[in-house]
Amino acid sequence: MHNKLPAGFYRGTDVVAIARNLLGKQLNTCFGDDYTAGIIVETEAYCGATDRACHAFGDKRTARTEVMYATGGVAYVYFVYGLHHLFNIVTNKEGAADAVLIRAIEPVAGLEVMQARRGVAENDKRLTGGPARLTQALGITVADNKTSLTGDKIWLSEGRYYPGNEIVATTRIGVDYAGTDALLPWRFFIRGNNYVSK
DNA sequence: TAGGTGATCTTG
DNA sequence: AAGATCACCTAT
Repeated sequence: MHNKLPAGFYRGTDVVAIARNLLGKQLNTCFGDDYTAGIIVETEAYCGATDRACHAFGDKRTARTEVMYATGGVAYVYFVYGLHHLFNIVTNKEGAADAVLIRAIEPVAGLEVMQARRGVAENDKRLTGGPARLTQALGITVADNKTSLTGDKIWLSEGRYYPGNEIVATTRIGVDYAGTDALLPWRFFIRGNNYVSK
């Protein structure tokens, strides 16, 4: 597609700012003949070195977290709860384990493909609202871990502009184990958007 | 609100 | 090496 975001977009050093800036961008995938896309409407920032909620907290290096240390602009996809694949965008320079979890998109292309993958109706918010739902709708799995976001399988493009007063910042979801870091306002979403989780 | 499911990491 | 944990979803 046109307007593909350049590698530099992902290399900024402020993952919280990038998480906010990702709202309104279009997330695209193309696997085989199946093209699907949606506008990002909910994100969460995870900041490796200092963030107790981050898988790479304290610069923890394991097989799973290794990709978070890569130069920004690749996918971090992991498997949780025995059935869900979650998609993150790695940011910052090599050695800084920052990433942004994509929590919801509003579908804009390939709706019939998404519907077939998800098994729910096109106009149902459950099609792409939720971090595990959007990965399934887009066909992303752990096989796409480490995939470059400037390639031709998964990429971002300019999508829609949202003014600042439509952007809401709150605490992140499902990170109660992180102590006081669970209170950080690092979740961002579009006010009133139907696909944002409650 | 409870249970499912399996990779990852271990006095969380 | 077994068991707790887990950035969630679906169905009662």
